[in-house]
Amino acid sequence: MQVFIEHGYDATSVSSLAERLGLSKSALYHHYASKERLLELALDEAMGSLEAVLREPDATVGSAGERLEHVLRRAVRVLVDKLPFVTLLLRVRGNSEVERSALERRRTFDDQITVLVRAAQAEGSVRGDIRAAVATRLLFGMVNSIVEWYRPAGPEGAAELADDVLAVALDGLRTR
Amino acid sequence: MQVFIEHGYDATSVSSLAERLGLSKSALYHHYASKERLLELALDEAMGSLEAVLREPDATVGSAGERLEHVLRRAVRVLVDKLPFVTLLLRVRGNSEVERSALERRRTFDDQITVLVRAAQAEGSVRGDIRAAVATRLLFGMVNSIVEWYRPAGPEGAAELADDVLAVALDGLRTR
DNA sequence: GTCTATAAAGAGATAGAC
DNA sequence: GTCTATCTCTTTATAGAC
Repeated sequence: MQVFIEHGYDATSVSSLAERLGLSKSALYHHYASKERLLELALDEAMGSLEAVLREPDATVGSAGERLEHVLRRAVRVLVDKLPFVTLLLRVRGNSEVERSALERRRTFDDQITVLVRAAQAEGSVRGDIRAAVATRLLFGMVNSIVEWYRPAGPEGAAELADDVLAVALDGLRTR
Repeated sequence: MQVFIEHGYDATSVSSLAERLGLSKSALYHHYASKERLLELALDEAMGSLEAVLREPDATVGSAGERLEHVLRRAVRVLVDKLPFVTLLLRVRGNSEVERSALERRRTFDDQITVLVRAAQAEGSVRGDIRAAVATRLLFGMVNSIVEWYRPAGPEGAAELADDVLAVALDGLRTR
């Protein structure tokens, strides 16, 4: 995973994976059928964790505003906990059946968030002057961008990071 | 550029570029020294346009809050106007000297924005309870994510999109 | 389960004719 | 300025010994 992320999936050779693992290529192929199989397992790990968030009790009961806030906070947590897997997921472009399948799953996830945002708009907890699909994309654009810079070793913890994301996304950067 | 974006730079072969252009590989190599040279030109186009924003009059005079707002609005505009170039830039991972050079330029750009955010915090127009570096990253995480979904053909114009970004980033999604 | 050796295909890039 | 043919290197993946 580390090598995939450092150089990108396509730019990573099986040789370099084997080298980092201290194995020969053949030994690696003994455990995994193909380079793409590694990608498939990683994408499944990422999408599975994200989809699980939507099934949590706090994501299914309560006001739409509260549910959205919970989902956002948990999504940040999944990003941090499964950083390499989600990073890989977010860089997929649909170059193979495995990638296209992951993109489709992601689209379904996004659609469910959009429904949640729309419900929050309907109940009045989220501003209605921005289309739900656009708001969702900007929201998760911010959340997903975390994988580009967040490193667990840094000064900021996952909970603190989630607080910052929620603060900016919901209340904005401007002072009042 | 279109092919690079559809499949990613690494996964794109020179053959596929030539095919899309209706040329042979040799003809393409007559015009450009290498595949990497194409990347270099694209990255330079993207970074040059972004850097130019910081040199505009409205980005250098006035309050820090106003300057930040101007830079954000113009950055969205550059993203939309130079969509393929900026898309490519945002996906660079540092696999070669050309890529590392672009990443370095981008880091400098980010640093200048962070200085601006810090100044806006100091004057009181931006909330001070979030570290400037984190706020900048979340801000541009949202802005940059536009390349993942925005298509000029859609219902939303560039100015309208910038309004939405500014609204969410500065005032937040929550109603008051 | 690990290795060395190698197959088969595709990559980026070039030679040289027209 | 474009082409066909080709070079050289690297890629993913496999064969088969230990």
